[in-house]
Amino acid sequence: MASTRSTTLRIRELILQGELKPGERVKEQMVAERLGLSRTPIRAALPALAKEGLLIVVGARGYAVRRFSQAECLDALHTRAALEGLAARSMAMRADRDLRPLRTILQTGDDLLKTSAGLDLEELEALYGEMNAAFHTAVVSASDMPILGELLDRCNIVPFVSPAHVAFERRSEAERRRILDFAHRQHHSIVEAIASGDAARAEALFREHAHNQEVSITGAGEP
Amino acid sequence: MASTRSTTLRIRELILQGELKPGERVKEQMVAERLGLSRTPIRAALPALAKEGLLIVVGARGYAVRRFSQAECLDALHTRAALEGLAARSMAMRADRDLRPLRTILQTGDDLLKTSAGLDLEELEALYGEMNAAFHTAVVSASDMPILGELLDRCNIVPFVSPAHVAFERRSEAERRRILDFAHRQHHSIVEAIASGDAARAEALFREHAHNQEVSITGAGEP
DNA sequence: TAGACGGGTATTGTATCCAAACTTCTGACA
DNA sequence: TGTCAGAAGTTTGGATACAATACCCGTCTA
Repeated sequence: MASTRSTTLRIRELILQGELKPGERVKEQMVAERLGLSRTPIRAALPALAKEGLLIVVGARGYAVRRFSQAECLDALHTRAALEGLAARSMAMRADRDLRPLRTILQTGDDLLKTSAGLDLEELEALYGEMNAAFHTAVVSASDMPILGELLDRCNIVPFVSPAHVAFERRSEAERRRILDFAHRQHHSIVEAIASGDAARAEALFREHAHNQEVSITGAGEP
Repeated sequence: MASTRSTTLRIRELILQGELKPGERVKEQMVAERLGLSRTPIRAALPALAKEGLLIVVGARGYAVRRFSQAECLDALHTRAALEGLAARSMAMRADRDLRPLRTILQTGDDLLKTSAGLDLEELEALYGEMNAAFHTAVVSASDMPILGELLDRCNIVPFVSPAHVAFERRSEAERRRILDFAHRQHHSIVEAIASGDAARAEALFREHAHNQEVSITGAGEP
């Protein structure tokens, strides 16, 4: 059985995979037909997706797929950086912080980059993205501030903002590998700072860390 | 006619005013009867309220009113501080920043505190709360980072976190007036920092500013 | 030609019915 | 006495019918 939650999930997929295009009006019946459902479950899902930030209210009734400007993507990225910085600070200040999950992920990243020469670049970026997302998630979850996770989920729906998004398309291959290498070195520095309880440094480093991803939004890098 | 949005609003009121109590299961039919509607509009509203953070999913189906621990309230306050700090930074970095709305609000606060001796303390706190909320909103809106507003809305539903919440119940009357005075001086400093384009100072001051409100959560102040 | 008015249509809002699934209570059996 | 199975009741999920209204578009007027 479907349940409202899985209906919401399916519509979210439609949006994220671009089957519903940014700016496009979302009509209940149209979505219902596409999913083979009646309007009822759709009606329960749309307001939730609007609250989630994927749809915007248009006029007095009805929704449209939200369109994100480049500026909004950058804003969301900076906001993510600020929130994750706060998470790192919080984790560094906790007496009972457990660094083992982070160290495991660091090791995964080390191994990945060590063998990276033998990997196709797209494949490497995909694997790196996975590891990167795990790192960021681990810090947030270790911060013991659940609200940060909720707010970050909101940031991460914005295109190019999620830490799983790793793609620097207009750079040279060597440059792209170098960026990953540099970003992962920052991971090490962040863990060091957290390990030594240096909350301010951990926060500053994590905020800085997001800048790596700016180029995938501005796309303005020289080849 | 009601429309989903106003139904959501009415249920939100029920929650915020405590007619639906924290932890309490929210049954569709029960809410429908209270509002004099059928279950249909309720069913569209509940998932949205869950996304908003006021309800939590309980089990495989159904919702309950979210209960916020003291730690969660403090987390939300600190997160608000971080986000508003970012807003202040962003505003300070804008070349076209318009300080007039802030200056007007500063003046309102000055006037309020000047005549405060003649006011009942509850009344003063209510008026101060209004001015305070206006100040915070003005900075966020002038930051030109709409996502901050969205995330702050999420923080501000948490009890005691909204800048409109001004209540230091366990303090002496003199102390309470002194807190308002001090907080408003900080407003002046923040505007100064923004005016002079000192983004880092603006951010630091705004983050510090939230600490005033901590005591209304911990409630642990000596009289 | 621009703007206002009004009717028709498309789309959303609400109610009700039925189905599915979860909960709780009961009773039988180990 | 404890546990498990099953049935009854409660609650949510989905489909359909109908009502209300926002919006589009054509027409009329200034």
